[in-house]
Amino acid sequence: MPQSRATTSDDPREVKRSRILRAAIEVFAHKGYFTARMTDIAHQAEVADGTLYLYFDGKEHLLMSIFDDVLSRFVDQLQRQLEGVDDARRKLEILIRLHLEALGSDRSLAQVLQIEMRHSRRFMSLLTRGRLGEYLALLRQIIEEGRETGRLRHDLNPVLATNLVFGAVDEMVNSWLLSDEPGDLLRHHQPLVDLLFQGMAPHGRPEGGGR
Amino acid sequence: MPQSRATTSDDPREVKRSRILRAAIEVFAHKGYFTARMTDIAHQAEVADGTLYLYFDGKEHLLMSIFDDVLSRFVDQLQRQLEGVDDARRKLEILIRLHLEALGSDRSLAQVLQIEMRHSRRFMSLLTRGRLGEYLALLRQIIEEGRETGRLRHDLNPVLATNLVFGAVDEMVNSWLLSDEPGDLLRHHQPLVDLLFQGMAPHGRPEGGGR
Amino acid sequence: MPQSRATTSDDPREVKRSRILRAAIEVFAHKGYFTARMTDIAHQAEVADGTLYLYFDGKEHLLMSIFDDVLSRFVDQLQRQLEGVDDARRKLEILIRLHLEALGSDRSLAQVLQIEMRHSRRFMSLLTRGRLGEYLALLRQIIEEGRETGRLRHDLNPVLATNLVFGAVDEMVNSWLLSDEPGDLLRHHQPLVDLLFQGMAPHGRPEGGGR
Amino acid sequence: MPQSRATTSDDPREVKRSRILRAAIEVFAHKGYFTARMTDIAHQAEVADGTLYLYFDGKEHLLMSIFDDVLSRFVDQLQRQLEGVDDARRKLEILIRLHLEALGSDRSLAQVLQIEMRHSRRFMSLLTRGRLGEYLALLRQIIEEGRETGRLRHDLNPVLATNLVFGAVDEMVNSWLLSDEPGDLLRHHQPLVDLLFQGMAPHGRPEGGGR
DNA sequence: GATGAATGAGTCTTCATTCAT
DNA sequence: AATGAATGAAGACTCATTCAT
Repeated sequence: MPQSRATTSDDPREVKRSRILRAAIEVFAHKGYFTARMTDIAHQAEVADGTLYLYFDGKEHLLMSIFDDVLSRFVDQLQRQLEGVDDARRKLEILIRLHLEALGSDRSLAQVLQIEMRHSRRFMSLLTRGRLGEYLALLRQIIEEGRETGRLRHDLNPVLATNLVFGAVDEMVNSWLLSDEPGDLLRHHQPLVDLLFQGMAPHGRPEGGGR
Repeated sequence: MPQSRATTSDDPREVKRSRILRAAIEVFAHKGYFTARMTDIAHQAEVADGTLYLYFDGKEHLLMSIFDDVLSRFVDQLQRQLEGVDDARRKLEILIRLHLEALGSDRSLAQVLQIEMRHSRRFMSLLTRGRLGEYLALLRQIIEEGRETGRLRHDLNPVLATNLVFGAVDEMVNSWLLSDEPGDLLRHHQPLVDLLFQGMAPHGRPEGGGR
Repeated sequence: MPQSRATTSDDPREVKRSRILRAAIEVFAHKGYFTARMTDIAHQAEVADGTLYLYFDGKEHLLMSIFDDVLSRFVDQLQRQLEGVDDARRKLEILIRLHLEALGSDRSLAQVLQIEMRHSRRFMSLLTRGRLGEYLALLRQIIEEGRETGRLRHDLNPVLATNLVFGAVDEMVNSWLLSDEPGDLLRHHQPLVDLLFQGMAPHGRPEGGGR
Repeated sequence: MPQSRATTSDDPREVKRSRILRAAIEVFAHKGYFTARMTDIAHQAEVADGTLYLYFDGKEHLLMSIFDDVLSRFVDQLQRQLEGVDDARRKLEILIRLHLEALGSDRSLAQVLQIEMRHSRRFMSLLTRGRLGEYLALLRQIIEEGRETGRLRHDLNPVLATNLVFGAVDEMVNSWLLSDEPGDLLRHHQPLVDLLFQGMAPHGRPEGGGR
């Protein structure tokens, strides 16, 4: 239950920081990063405009902090859940499930991470070398491990496969965000996993004519 | 076919329009949509600021026009290349190749389409129901056709598979954009196709334990 | 019929000049001087934007020219109608009638002269010392003459009386412009003349207690 | 009565609002509404540009507010001065005096009200049906009352007379504004009142030949 | 003479950030 | 620590005017 611990700190400073961060998520999700105004966030957090600057260095820092906080918690949680699991395939299932769960349970957060976070090359560069990098590294590590233990195809290109997995999950979240009838993001978990492992070719015909 | 000659049109008005659009792509790619200034675009296009407004209604319209122009051309080209091809798997290969080619040959354009275009829910909503919708519909149609003709697994969920394919390709482009040593985006074509069709599971063991 | 002569000149240059001036009157009346765009006027006159500058020095000159043309014609006409008239009171009636007629028959022109012409102190200063000055001088001259010949009160302050007459007529035009059911401006002629001459006090009681 | 103390209010917000409004009057009077820049007004009020927008919605709202504030105060004051006065003629004298006083004591304000306010048909329409309408209604009411009590000619057309009075006063203000040697606007009060009541015809000869 | 595409100076307005209270 | 009024830099857009054709 680290999730709840993090948010429920009694430190009053921490409480207000969280409140502001939450407000920022809602407002960024709703209006988009550039269109959102600091005053909107202050309003949503029920603090004065100036107060934002007592907790964060500015608008950009606010966005970064969202990402950092969320991803830290996510990677922590992921690592805890993977502890003691040996099978690479099983690990992938857990990773995908957690990914879908984390975003599926917080649409505003998903919106910010999927959309608002990606306009600035600068952001993305910073991020790739940061928390997100950790996540992707973890994913690739699992894939390599799976390849070595024979749970995954031996001729798999790890970089490619990492992209395939991350891209597929990511896109799933995206299309869920854009759809009007959201439904439960998790319902796609099993089918997605199956698809990733079995490929799209019919059973028993693992090949066809490449170009 | 004036459409296909759009870029090569001699119509001086069309020439200048293209020049401005190209400038917008470069500037948006480089600075991001919100950070880009109209005067930057004008400068890049070597026209006066006011001239932009003789060809486009404003900054937003400029962004939309990039998307519209590019995707129109893309869908046209795709349909032409698919003519006479019967095999669904072959069709998917063509689609993926063209997608990678189109963006791989124009990094700035890719940047705009992948990143800048996705910040505004409003944009995306408009787009999904527009040209992009056409593209995704075409993709799904191919998948359904493949399922019926037995070239793809029969138990494939078309929506899911559409997302898988699009998501994987999309992510490939994204990670290519973010990498420092770009290389040729097309080099991923064949491996990606193989992966999509064969899945990640080792040959002959199309399954294992679901959750 | 100098009126018709002026407008019906065969000189093709003069014809186009008049067309542009007329267009300017319509557009200024409709949108206001500052809000009107040169391109609107060109459009209304069915000429190219640049053509305006072949006939007038610019937007401001266009406005001045309207005034000048119209007032020249007006003063000419007035002087012709006054020729041979001896009675000052009769002269005033003619002046007022012509004033009401000229504007009552051309609402757009009235709008421009009454409203658009008066925002800029610079305009008004220029004008007062120009054609409008001639008109007001003529009016005062009539009043002075009337005072000397005993047709008007001997203790009349000519400046004041000039203002009273001009102001009353001017205001009549203004309120006619603002009213929704215009009707005929001339219908006020006789009552206004009566009022000016008889004052508002009841007959036979030329008055008593000032402040 | 906070209203009447509006200008003298200690409320710091009200103080600044007044300062800005005053600045707007000066600048509009000096440069004209369209030519005036917001930055001029801010400068004159000794506040930052952005501050204007904390008190007013924009340039247009600033102009409207001038009119509204001034006319509200004027009509209030007028009604207070008319209390207890019975004679219609006396009432007219008071009204005219107050009108001349209000504008005669504030040349910039007069300039704005007489000139700047009248360019836009839209403004005038709004205004006529607003505060100005109240004023004109009051004037007409006095005239009708005077007619009924025999203080004014019985055959007087109230609409016409209202226009005559308002137009004469209005024009007086206008010509005072345009003259280079202003002098005191109030010096015209008594002569104007006399003229209005006695008409311009010589004593005892209330008539002549209408056309 | 006529055209109308191109120019670019000019201005209103927004909003992240500061700082006196 | 918290406030929120004030700041002023920044930028999209308009439109009178010019000039190559």
